[in-house]
Amino acid sequence: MTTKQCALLADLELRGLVAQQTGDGGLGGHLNENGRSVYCGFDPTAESLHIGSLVPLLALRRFQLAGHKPIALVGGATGLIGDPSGKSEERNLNTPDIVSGWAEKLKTQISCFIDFDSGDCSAAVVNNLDWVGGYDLLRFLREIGKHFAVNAMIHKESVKQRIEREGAGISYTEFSYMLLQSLDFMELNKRHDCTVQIGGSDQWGNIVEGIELTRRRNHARVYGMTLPLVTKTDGSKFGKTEVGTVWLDAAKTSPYAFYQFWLNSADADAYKFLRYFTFLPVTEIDDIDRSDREQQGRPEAQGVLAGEVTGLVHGQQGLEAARRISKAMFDDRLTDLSESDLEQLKLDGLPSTEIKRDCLQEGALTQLLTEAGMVKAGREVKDALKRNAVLINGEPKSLQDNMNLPSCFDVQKAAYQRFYIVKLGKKKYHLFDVRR
RNA sequence: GGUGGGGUUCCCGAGUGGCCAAAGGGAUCAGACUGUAAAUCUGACGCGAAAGCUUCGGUGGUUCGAAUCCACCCCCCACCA
Repeated sequence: MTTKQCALLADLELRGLVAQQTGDGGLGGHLNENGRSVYCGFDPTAESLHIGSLVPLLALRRFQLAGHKPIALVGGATGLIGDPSGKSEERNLNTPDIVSGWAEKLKTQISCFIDFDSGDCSAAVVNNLDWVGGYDLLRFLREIGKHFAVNAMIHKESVKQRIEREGAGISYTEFSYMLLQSLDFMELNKRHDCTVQIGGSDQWGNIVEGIELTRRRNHARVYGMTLPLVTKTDGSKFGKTEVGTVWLDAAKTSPYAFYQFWLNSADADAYKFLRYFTFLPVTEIDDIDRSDREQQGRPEAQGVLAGEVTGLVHGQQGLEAARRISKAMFDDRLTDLSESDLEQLKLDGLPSTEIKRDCLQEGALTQLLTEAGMVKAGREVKDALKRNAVLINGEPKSLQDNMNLPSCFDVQKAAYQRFYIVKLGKKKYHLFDVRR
């Protein structure tokens, strides 16, 4: 087994990060030589990546730490087409200017995770529009298309599912996606001597085709590996919360919300996530697992996980902000906070609203909290009020208070004449800063 | 192009003239229990503080009354060509 000789691959396997790899264990041997170029693609389908992309992103870094050169590819071209892999139906095309805008944002975001000043292992970020954009249709069909057998393509999982699924289908455009991604591998092989492609397990078909194309056109032997799809034990979809997707962009998901997301991981998932999403040695993770199981009560894993991942994504400062808020809200008595503490929480990203005192003369609490974004509909506030689950500066409110904002936001009850912390349910906090 | 089957509230899916804001399940929110877990139990679940308002592919029509009946249109699926 050549795999055993490769420390990097062994570690990835221990972490459960190897879903598939190209046959006969050749990858391990290949990686034993330092300075290989490894690439992973990220399509601009939104203005930010979300935590689903974190596994491949961190994997690139793992390769770099092991002495290889990571290449992050931003799919300025492929993003214009749409990858059918893992999608149950055809997607709408985004306009070229939107895609290129997103591509730029992804470039900056991705750049935070890999090191660009690391000698031979220095990272690179490329955009496939740079080479795909130059192809004309006939040349593409003659030079690239000729190497793909439709017979084989329709048996690829990504395509097969779409063809077999009732009410779906797949357009010629998305069907062509695989060719573009294969072209990417071939080009990167030519331009950067890239010999390894990694990606999510739904990318397996695309990766394999890329290897084939590179072999045929470049006469080069290249390798592929996929990372597992992140799943949760309870079967619900990973990376979503009641509020929606967990983004890597601090402007879309605050470090506090991000930290809370990881902190709320189920016990059954936490140790796996530690292996997937942190750089802690596996032995250390096993120690945490063991000691958590020996102790009664609250495990340590989620706290470590939240700390590590938030630190990776949002840096030390972001992590500290997230911890400050979490500590203030969940540990300390809120009344102990000083005025500047409250100011700081606002800056740290605790959800907050500034409002004029005049606006609190009349209206409904339901409406106010809905507009502040604490709930989706006033109904939820009403429900919470019925169960005494709405606290304003620690004081429970009832349904009778709903239409009485002046009493809810009594000047006497304000912290430092201006702050109110509204708690709805066990976990939702919102700071109201009331001005004259 | 022909024939048959469909489009229901976030999703799946019942409902074939009034008792329907519409069964059931999932998701979601809140409560209890806990550890800011899981599992379980309870409540909520179109919008609205309320009065009330707006839904069942679209548009018209029949009727005291329609998601349910009629006409036309749009879209989807299956089989045939």
